[in-house]
Formats: sequence, structure tokens, C-alpha cells
Amino acid sequence: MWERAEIFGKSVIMNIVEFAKCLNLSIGTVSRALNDRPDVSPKTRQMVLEKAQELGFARNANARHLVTGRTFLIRLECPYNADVLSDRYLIEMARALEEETHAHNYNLLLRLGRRREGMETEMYSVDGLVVIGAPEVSPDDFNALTRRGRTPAVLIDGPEPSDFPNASHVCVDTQPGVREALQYLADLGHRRVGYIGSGFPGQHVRVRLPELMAEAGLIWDPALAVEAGVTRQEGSEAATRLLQMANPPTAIFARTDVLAFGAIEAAQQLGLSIPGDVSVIGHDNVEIATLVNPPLTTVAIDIPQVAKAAIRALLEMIEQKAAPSIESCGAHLVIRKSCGPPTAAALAVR
Amino acid sequence: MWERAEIFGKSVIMNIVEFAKCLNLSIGTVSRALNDRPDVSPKTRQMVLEKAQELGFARNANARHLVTGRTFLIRLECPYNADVLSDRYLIEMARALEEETHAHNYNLLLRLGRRREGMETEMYSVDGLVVIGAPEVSPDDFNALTRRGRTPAVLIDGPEPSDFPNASHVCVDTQPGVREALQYLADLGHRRVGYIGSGFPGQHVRVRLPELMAEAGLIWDPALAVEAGVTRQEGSEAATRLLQMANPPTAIFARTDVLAFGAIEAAQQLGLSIPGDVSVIGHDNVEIATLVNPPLTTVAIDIPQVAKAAIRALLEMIEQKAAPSIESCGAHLVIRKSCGPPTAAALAVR
DNA sequence: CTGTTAGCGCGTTCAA
DNA sequence: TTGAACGCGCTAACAG
Repeated sequence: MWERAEIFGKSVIMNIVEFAKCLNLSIGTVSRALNDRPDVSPKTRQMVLEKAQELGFARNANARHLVTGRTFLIRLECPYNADVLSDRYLIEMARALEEETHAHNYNLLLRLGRRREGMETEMYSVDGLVVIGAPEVSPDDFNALTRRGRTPAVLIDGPEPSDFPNASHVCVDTQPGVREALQYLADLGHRRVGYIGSGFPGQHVRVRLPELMAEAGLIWDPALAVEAGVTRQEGSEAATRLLQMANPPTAIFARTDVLAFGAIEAAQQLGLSIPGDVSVIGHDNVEIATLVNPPLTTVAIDIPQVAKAAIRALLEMIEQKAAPSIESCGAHLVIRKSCGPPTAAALAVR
Repeated sequence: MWERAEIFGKSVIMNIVEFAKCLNLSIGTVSRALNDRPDVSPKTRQMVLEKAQELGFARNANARHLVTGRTFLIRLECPYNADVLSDRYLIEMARALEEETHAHNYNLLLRLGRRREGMETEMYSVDGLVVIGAPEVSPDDFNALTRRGRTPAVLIDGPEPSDFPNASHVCVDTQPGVREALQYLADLGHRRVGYIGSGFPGQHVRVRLPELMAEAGLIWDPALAVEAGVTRQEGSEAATRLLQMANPPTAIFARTDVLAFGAIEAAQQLGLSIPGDVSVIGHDNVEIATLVNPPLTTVAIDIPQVAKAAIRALLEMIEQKAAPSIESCGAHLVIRKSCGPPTAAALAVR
């Protein structure tokens, strides 16, 4: 059924030899015309292109890949299983990467789920690899993924660059966004800002929080920084603790949007309005952030920028055999409706 | 840098000839061992496999594809641009399809954005195509996609099967889920159930609503069926109209979750509690359905089932040259917290 | 069971 | 500017 069938007495699947024969040209000329080479007369090229359209001739991609050694395919690897919300980040990143690869005439091969053992040798031959969201990826994993370093790779938000000198890195640095967020709160008139952390150790933001707060002209009080976890419930509990303090913060900055949702919930349960009585800022710009009430102001990683940087680095390695590079991308503040100036009463408390 | 480099004095990229030479075997034997053919002695196979691992030999996929005419690649096409919420459906479908293809040792090539003109001849050679969510796909589009029908294709929730007899079809029939939903409401004690439609003409569910209602033992009153649109706001307005009737429904079934969100909002603004005073059921099982308050009971399309059916149909065409098939997949009810028994007062009204 | 050989379809030399 | 011939790396058919 899908074989070299006959339609109207003509072989449907044509190779370049048969096609060239139809045009009374040699395959060399046809190939050059199709590849847009300069050494073909314009009208020959024109004719070849038209006839290809007319006869429905398309070159066999596999043969081209064999002879050129290129596939124009880039594979996206997500070595870890994420929950739904961080998936949102992955999905948006995948979309951005896909757009970027298409813009360069590459295709993106997606692998959302876990890698299966033993598929290494059966895996598709790709020109490059994007490994995303895998701070914990091991050298062994990396070797398996890249066929012992033979396939150019770029790691987004991956492990320490120094551990994988053969790969390019795009590091996501959220500090600019956090800085913006704190400055925004300060400009609104806040002085005491609470922080709800996600409990992960060694987060740059957490570590540099005192400094960042001070920089924005905010008060740094260790009692205002609590570690929660990842769920909305945990965010709610942490916010409740903060808001019931004798001298509560007038704004809360949560390490993730989900924690911020919990904080909003907690404030509302305590009878506080947002942003009237308390301001809340999240982090991640999760899709739902626009749909909660009030829509959440949040720190957003610039996903298109990260995708652009990653694909650029990868293509430089693929096409120009460039050495691996390291780039850092920032984040910025997305202002919606969960922040406002503190009330006079709240300010009076301290 | 990524060339046939020398590491430890040995060529890193090895072809099957060089590999066979290392083993003192012929390439034929090596090929058969690697392909798991029966006509190789077990210990030869064993040796070949071990040595391949040890020397890091992997066959050139492109050469295999050329000679076998197969790539084990399936491309997913989404010909239309969807909004964020229906994207959610696409994304979940993509995940399910990806799992399914991997289970069969195929890879899924994703194309989330719009197709670009002129990429036809440059497109990757794939074994099959899944076209999703394109009821409006035209024969021309279809021909371009399938290289004039040469590439096996399956359409998920596509146009009338009769219009594309060369493709397999997986139709999504939500009626079983709707039936379940209505029965669930009836079992809770409801009699008067309102319906908020999305305004699309010719929806099977809408057309058969009287019948489905009657089947569940519910009252069919045309006044209780209103057409809204697609936004939350429209859902809210429609629900307000329903709930302000002299003899209002005790439950509302909305054609989409977004409309249901609007209905919940409307009820709450009217001072009605959910599910205390009014029950609400949605349709689509959008991600956010679990996050609203109360979590929304909704009709869910069985995405894994659809994906399974699609891949099965496609692989039958690819591997067994089977004729195109048509299959219908159902939906089911996901019970969360937006439904309860009607209040005695509400029942007394009628 | 193993070795040998002929293509798969194309890009890319070299001559003409 | 064009044509002829070689080879990319592999599978499959056939011969031993």
C-alpha cells in the first residue's frame, strides 16, 4: 500500500535518477540545482524546481543524511521527572526551543518522559542535544546521552559548568528579577518584607537575600525569612506564621508561585485583603499566576531568551565547530495586581 | 572538534567495517548480531555486543534508515494555533503520544507551532504522522503533510473520516462521559439540571442532550439549556441567568471547564455555596480544574486511551501495511468536590 | 553458522 | 555549465 505504487501508470516514489531522466539532465545537475549551488544556470535551476513541484519529487532525506552526516535534528532531554507545575516551565521552554530550532531550519525531537535503558544504540542520530533542568545529571548520564561526548550538547540550568567542560551551558540567574522585585516593593513604600523559601539548600537567592534586601533599602530581619516547602499548603502555613507575628511584614516574597498562592490564601483567611493589607510576589510566572485572584506579580525567567542562547550556543558548536560556551540569562519582574503600597496602619506598627 | 578525532590513538568514530576488523569477523556477521538475527551463534552475538559496548561502537543511524527505508520516527502535527487552555489538552496528548511511541521503540517528533511554508522538501523523513485537533484541516493541507498520501497518517479528532479515506481516524466521543455525569447528578437527587453550551453548532452532546437527560431520569426543559461562548465571563453570565430563573436548576453542566469556572464564580457572587446550594460539572478536565475552589468535577477525555488507539492504528499501517481504520474513544467522569445532593429547599421550589 | 557482494539515494569530486 | 563515477555505512541476499 505504501510501496512504490503506480498512480496513473507512473511510479509515485521517484529517486533523483528517475527524476533527472524525466528532465533529460544528469543527477549531478539536478542535485546542484536542488541544493541551490551557484554553478547551475538560473533557468536550469528554475526548471528543476518547477518540475520537482509538478511531478511531486522530493529527495530522500535519509540518503542525504547519510552522505552529508547531518540531520538538522536536535533532541531535547529532560532527565528528571517533574511535577505538574515545574512541568509548566519545561513545556514553555520546549515551546520556545522548538520555535528557535525552526527559525534555524532544524527540528526538535522531544523526549518528555524518562529515558529508557538500552535505547542508546537505537536512538536517532541527531546533530545536537539540549539537556534541560538537570542540575543532578551525572557524568555517566551525560556520556550516555552524548555518545561519549561526540554529540554537541548544551545544558540549560544544569550542573556546574566546570564539571562538564565539553558542553555549553546556559545558566539561569534569577537574581536580577529578585532584585527588581525587592526594589519594586521598596518603591511602593514597604520596609519589612517577608520571605518564604522552598526549603532547598544552597539557593543563591536565599543565600544572598540579606544583601539583596539591603541593596533595595529594605529591612533585613532573619525572623522574616522562613523555609516552607513546595506545596500551596506549606506556603499557606508559612504565611500564616509571618502574618501573625507581633510585627508582621507588609509584603511577602515567595520563592515559588505555588507558595505565593498559599500565602494569598492564608492572608485572605486571616481577613486581610491583597494588595490592600498585604502585598505578595511570587517566582516562576507559572501559567495560573494570571488566573488567581488577584493576578500574581511574579519574577519570570525569560524563557525565550534562554532558548535563544541555548540554540545559538549549540548551533555554533555544530556548524562552526566552536568551543563550548557559557552564558548566563536573567529574570525580570512581571507586575500584575498582587502588590500595592502598605497601609499607614501597617507601617505604624513597627 | 567533532570530527573523526583521535583519542588514545584510536579513531573514535568507527564504522561497521573497522569494528568488524577489530573482532576478526565479517561485517555481515556483525550486522546480524547487532540486529538480533537468529542465524548467529549465541557466543558470537554475545562477543559482538560486549565489544561494541567496550569500544563504544554504535551504528550510523542514517545509513540504517537509508537501507531499511525506516526511521522509527513519528511526527506530531498540530495545524492550528490553540489558546492556552486548549493547549493544555494538546500538551497532555503529546505527552501520552510520546509515551506510547516510546513503548513501541519509536520517537516522536514534535511540531508545536505553525508549519512553515517551503519546508516540505526539507522536512524530516518520518514513518508516520499524527495530526491532532484539526477538524478544519483541508485536503490540500493533508496532502502537503502526507506527501500526497504517501506517509501513513492518523487524525485525532479530525474532520469527517469519509473526507480522508486514506488516513486512520481516532474520533473522540464524549457522550459516555456526559452520560456518566448526568447519571451522577441524578443519583445525587437532582432533577433540574441546567446546561451551558459553548455556542458551537452541531455539537453531538448538545444535539442529543434531551435524550441523554431523559435517559438519566432528569427533567428536560429547553429553558434550562443556554448557549454561552468560550470565556469564563460568558459562563458566568449564562449561569447568572440560569440561577435567577423563577424555578432554577439545582445543578449546572457546562460544556467546558472554563465556562464551569464562570458558573462557580456567578453562583458565589449570588451568595450560593458550591456544592451546598448548586452543583457544577465541567468538561475537559483542564489542569486548573483541581486548583479552583471547590475542585471541579468534570468530564475527562481519556487521553492515554486516545493516544494508544492512535499509535496502534498508525503502527498497523506502517508495519503491517494495514488499511486505514476508524476508532472511537470515550470519556469518563472525574469526581471532585463541586457536586453534592440538592438542598431540600431547592427541590421544594419546583 | 559465516563471509562476500550488491545496492539503498544522494552529494561530490573530477573531466569534459 | 554539465555529465560520469565514486563512496557515505549499512542491510540483505546469496554463496560457502
